[in-house]
Amino acid sequence: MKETAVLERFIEGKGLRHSKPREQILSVFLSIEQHITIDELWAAVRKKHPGIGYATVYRTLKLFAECGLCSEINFEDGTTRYEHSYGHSHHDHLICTSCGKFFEVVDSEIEKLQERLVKRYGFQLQYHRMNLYGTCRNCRVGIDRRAARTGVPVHSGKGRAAS
Amino acid sequence: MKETAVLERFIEGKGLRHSKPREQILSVFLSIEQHITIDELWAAVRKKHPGIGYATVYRTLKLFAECGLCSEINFEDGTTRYEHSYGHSHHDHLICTSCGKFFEVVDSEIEKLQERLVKRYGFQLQYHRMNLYGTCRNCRVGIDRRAARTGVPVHSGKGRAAS
DNA sequence: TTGATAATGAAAGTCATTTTCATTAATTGG
DNA sequence: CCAATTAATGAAAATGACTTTCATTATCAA
Repeated sequence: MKETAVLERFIEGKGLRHSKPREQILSVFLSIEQHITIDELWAAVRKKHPGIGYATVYRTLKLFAECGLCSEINFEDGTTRYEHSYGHSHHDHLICTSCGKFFEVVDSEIEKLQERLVKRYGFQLQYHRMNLYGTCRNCRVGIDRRAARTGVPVHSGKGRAAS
Repeated sequence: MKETAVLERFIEGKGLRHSKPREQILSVFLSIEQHITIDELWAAVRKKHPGIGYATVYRTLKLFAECGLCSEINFEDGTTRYEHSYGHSHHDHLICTSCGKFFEVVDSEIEKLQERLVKRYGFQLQYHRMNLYGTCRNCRVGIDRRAARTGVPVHSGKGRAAS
């Protein structure tokens, strides 16, 4: 099922209404393969659709999160970011504390051990957040020290990786 | 070395000054073995030392973090918490999304795999955050559904645990 | 087409920090 | 010990990232 269909179905299921702003925001959101903040998305949306307000982007992103089109991530830097989640499998993040580049990673062995760990405490795991902070090779050799998180981050592709 | 000594040494090293509020805040902070918010610590501090302001607690906690006496943790609920870090080994958190109880946990195998994972990307790991969210046994059987995170959380002791 | 009401944009409100600024209090050279 | 220097503090104002309100606009079912 396409993302637009996911949204449609969700909207219908809840007795909500279709709207242009939501379509437009979804389209722009999908076109940006990146962890994005509300402000960044708002800026991108306004380029194509000047009339759309911040609150609408905010509310729409919440809506997307509700229907599984995006999920919130927190890199402990004060602002929440949103990433595509529909059709994207679970992954964790590897973040360079120097230049802000990040990778989406998954290690199935770690995932298994997390389940085991949690069971020991009688918990039933719902989800987890694992962020690994460190310095990337480039930053360690002194290159690329200027790129900021606000620049264009490099990412691994799509949660394929490790193990 | 005692915590107070750590603070003293740090202050001297930076050419800062000793102060009563800082001593008092440290003393109260150390007396509370829990993940605490600024407001909670401020409230506790004021009981013994009414004159101390919020900003001082805020700044002092930042100072503690700088000298390794505490570290910030984020349970994605909007407020930062602070936990003792001096003499406390690294640990991750297992949080019940229903009642807010949490456990401090460590799994050395996971730690090893994290190192391995990061190396694959040419990163040098500095630190990580791993929070596992789920439901505890009590909440699953319907007991204890009322306790809030603001209540007294149960915790495992001190990062001893799992393998 | 139209009434009911969801969606939107602009603006105001929240809330957890952060920072400012006038004072107070450590330090230190004398 | 004393005064000058300046870090530390408390109260209040400022930030910044959301959240919510409210008057309008836009949907949609009848």
